[in-house]
Amino acid sequence: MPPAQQKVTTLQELADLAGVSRATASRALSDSTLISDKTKSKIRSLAQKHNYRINERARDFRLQRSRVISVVFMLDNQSEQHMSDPFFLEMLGGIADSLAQHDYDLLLAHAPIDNVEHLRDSRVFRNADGVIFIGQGEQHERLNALAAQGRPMVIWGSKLPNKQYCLVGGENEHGGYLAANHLLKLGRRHVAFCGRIDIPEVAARYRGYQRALAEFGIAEHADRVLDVPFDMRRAQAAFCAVLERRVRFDAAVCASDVMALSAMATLSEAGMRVPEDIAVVGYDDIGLAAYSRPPLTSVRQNIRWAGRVLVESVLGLINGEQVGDTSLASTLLVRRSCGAPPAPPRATAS
Amino acid sequence: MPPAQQKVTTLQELADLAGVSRATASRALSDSTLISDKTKSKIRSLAQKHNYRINERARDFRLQRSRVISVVFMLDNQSEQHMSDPFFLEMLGGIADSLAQHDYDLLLAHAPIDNVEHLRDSRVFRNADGVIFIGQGEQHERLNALAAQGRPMVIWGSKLPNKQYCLVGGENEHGGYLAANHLLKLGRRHVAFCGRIDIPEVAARYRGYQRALAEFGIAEHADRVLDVPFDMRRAQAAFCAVLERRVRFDAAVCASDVMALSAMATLSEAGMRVPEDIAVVGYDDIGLAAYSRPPLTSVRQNIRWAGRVLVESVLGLINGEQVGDTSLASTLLVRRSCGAPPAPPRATAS
DNA sequence: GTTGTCCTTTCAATCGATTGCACTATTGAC
DNA sequence: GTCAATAGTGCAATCGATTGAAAGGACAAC
Repeated sequence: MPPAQQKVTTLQELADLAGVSRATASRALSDSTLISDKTKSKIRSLAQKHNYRINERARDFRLQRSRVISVVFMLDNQSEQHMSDPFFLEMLGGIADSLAQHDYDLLLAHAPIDNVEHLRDSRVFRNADGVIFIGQGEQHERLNALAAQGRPMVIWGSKLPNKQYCLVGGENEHGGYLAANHLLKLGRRHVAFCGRIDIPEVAARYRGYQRALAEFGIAEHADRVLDVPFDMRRAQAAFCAVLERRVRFDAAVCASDVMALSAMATLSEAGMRVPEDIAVVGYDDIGLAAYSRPPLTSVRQNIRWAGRVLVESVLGLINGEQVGDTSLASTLLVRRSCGAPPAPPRATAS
Repeated sequence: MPPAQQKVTTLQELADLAGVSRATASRALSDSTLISDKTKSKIRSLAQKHNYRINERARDFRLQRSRVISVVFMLDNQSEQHMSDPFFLEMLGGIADSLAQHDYDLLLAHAPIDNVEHLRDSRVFRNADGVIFIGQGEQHERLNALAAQGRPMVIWGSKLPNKQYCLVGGENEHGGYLAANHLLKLGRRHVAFCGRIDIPEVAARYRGYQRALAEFGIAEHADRVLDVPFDMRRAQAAFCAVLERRVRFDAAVCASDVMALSAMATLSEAGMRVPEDIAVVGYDDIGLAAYSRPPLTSVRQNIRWAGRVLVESVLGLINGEQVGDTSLASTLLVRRSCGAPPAPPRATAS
């Protein structure tokens, strides 16, 4: 009558209980055709009854796999970025969800990386079947070297010359173009760009910004290019500086929403009106963008889908498939920070 | 002359190369006193030369440990919270940093958890030496049951009756009190509370809010208590609803900054002025709080330190130590969203 | 020469599973 | 009755390390 809940923890114990060998028990549980139905059901019901759960670590060790994917955030060690951007969280959530669906676990590595080749022998690779890098930092060549060794890895970033690794990224050039073009179409003529050009993704956005300027026959102005990493405080400092130097500008394209929100706050603190005096466009469309005052116009990329693509790409590589690059669409979400008319709220009462 | 870079991947290969047994090689690398200095240095230099790196998975498997800590975000499955709150990110970053310092890895589990006891036999526990839970959800009893089995685990949350597990938390009651008391001292008399009381941490903040009201001799008003999970859209919907129902209120205490920012946007969209008509206080002091318009007053907890305490507590439990609970101080950061005078900016140009 | 002691090193079990191959019944064909 | 084919099960190696116990060699004491 008591449910016989004595702990059966190993396959050997289960096999002993059933009076068979470990091998038979293993095959029965994995539904091998070698085992008779009678034996199978006996072992299965015993496993059920005694609450046996396979030791996945032991199995994975034997099978030389881990069912773990490492996720490495390529933090710029110059900006003390400490993963403070909600963009990361959304990306991480998307990746985690997708991995869970494939019954994989997620190992998080987020220490500042000065040399990705050092990861080669670290747990990031040894304890995982594959690795997803978020951002390229300035490690393009080293990522190439790692990929050349045949490690299953996928990078979220921007296409660079001589790229050897598998890449998933947004349409950064197009996104930068959309942002700048929109401001220009609204009549702005002195559009600033805020972001660190050393970062490949930002560089692509910057090229799009340049292309839009060129289409409108507007010359670039070095004073209006603000070299700022993904960091609220530095964005604030940079905008304070250009205001102080009386650089003339009536709009700004920012490389992230967090920077854009910081910029908006800094500008209005300094007595500017957004968007009347200075219009602002951000990037990523983080959740809070819709709830800023005024609501932030932003270039949206579908981050959760990006997470899914990253996961499926790295799992494909693990399975030995040929995996190509993926480019995800970017679209401009127009809200009032750029002077557009009020848009309907994104969500309504449920 | 070539650096003899042939791959030496296993201890056996290294031992063969040195002409000793696997056991000797293992002991040499771990600096056992059983091994002579001559042998040690021979094996070490060979390991160096052939670039041997120990297989940590195999060692950890043998030693029945993993050097991994699981982090479980107790997402409320009613709110589809999808980890969208920057608070999570900061917490995760703090935990990750601390774990890295102790040479532990971080396994992320963030699927909605309807029954934590199911985790008992899952990889969350099987693949990790210990577990950190962020939030209690409504699983207090089940967490108790897990802890009773002696699993090394620490919970970030709020103290509940009959708690058996090791707890780290903020001074939620005090924080709620600080927020409400501040608004009352500024003369507000119709203070709303926004948050889901079912969540223990929020319940404690709510009790603090009630205490502050009582001290001012103000009766609670059920209409002013908004039952909203940690979710921007729902906060928006809730504030829309109370405005529509013409509930009278001149201030709001919100259970998170994200909700507070959403509330501020919703209120000003509806024609209210913040803080003149309605003052708002948030909770957590996320980075963006300082950059909202007006800057958000918030109750601050030192999240990165919380991460460190969580890590050290769970590692203590793993080492068999007695580990007590920890309570982290909460302080009110006054900014203009509650009608306070302008504060100096948080950061200056570097 | 025998014995005991000490210092090194090796042997072999162990962690908990999977799997190629060998082995034993059972069955059917001749 | 003998033999081959087949189905079902067990043996033992394997993944890559750690570690208690046994063994080997050198040396000193008796």
